[in-house]
Amino acid sequence: TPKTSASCSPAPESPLSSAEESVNGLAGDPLGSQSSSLNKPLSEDPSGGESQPSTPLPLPGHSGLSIQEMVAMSPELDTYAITKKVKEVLTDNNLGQRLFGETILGLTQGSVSDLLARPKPWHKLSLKGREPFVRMQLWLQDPHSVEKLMDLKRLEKKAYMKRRLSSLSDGHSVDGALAGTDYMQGSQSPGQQQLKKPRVVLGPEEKEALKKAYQQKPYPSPKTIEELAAQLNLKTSTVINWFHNYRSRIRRELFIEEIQAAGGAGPGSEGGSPSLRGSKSGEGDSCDGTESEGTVETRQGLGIGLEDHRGSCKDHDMEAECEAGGSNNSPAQLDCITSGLAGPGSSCGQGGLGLFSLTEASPSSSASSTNIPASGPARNPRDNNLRKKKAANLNNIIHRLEKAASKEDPSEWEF
DNA sequence: TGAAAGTCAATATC
DNA sequence: GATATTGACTTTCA
Repeated sequence: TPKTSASCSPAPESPLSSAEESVNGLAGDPLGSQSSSLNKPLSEDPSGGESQPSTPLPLPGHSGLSIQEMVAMSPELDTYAITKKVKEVLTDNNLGQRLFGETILGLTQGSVSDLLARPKPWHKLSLKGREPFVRMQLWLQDPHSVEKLMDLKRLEKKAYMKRRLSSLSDGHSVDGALAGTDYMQGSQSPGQQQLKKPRVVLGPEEKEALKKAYQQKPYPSPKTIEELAAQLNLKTSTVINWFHNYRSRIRRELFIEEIQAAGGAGPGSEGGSPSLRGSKSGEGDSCDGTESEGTVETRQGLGIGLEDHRGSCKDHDMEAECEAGGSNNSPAQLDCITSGLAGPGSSCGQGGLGLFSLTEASPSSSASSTNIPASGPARNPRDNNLRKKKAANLNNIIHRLEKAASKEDPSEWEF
């Protein structure tokens, strides 16, 4: 992509490019066969890896299949097993995500981390999304994969030390330039760096408000977005992006939940999805719906309608928001949503942070009668987490219902 | 064409 | 220093 080309040399389409470059002349291409197995035909890749977490890939003959073609031809892979195994191998051999990502997958460290922690099930992945898993599978199938990566690691270290030494002898420190991946990616000129937009970091209050807004309307109208942006003093694009990202990430968590609910051999067999295991209880962003019993089914099986859900808000923190009128955020509602910013004294909910307390209204939840402390966020982080999980499920219910409703009366539901 | 999927990369956290 | 998170962006898809 244009954006990435400036700062990231290993293009996703060609993982190993930097590896090959840095290695070829030095160590006889330790990853050579890997490279050919990924970027070019996979003809000679041995399928006799010690432990294959999933169906061995059909290795194409000498037909020069591209990775895309291989992905298209690939049988269903167990993404959870693959990521589990990859994590295991990386950890056991002290190999980093960055090196693995850039050389094997053609992805950055953050993407690798995300992918390993929250793999989507195969059938939910697009062809493009399947590609990293095919690459991982191929890598696992290669009996020399670890060796090759270790070699590369050593070479990287060597190169780093060499640069460092030479820069020291030049009399200036280049720690900054060499730190992290910069030295592999090519450094930017200071001019370019100055052009960079500073990253927006949303404060906890802003996030809370956005989440509240999401609870009410996962697909806000442009007007609502503008109002939210104005109230939170954010750019509308930031609010739009936040909703995109939040929906997307919640959806991903739900995939994991569904797998668990299905009792598959996925993360459940290990005591929870990776994201659930790794999630930090304090942050609601994961919105992982671990309340799998019941909740996934519940939203299908209870046959509740939107009114059921909204009505169920009544006894809880979200009451004000619910009553403010489900499908359209009035300015009053937005005041409520952003009340966390406005400080105490708001008439919206208790303590202004009633955020996920909507969850207490979960039709399937006993929490509605268990008096989870109504005073804002649960004191017990686990309770708090539970609320959030349930809220995520309810979001899903709302979304599905709205979608269903849109078929009958688009003018009512279309945003 | 808009939403979802996929990813980058800055930053936070461990 | 490695990994996790997340705002922003591009690409893909229905």
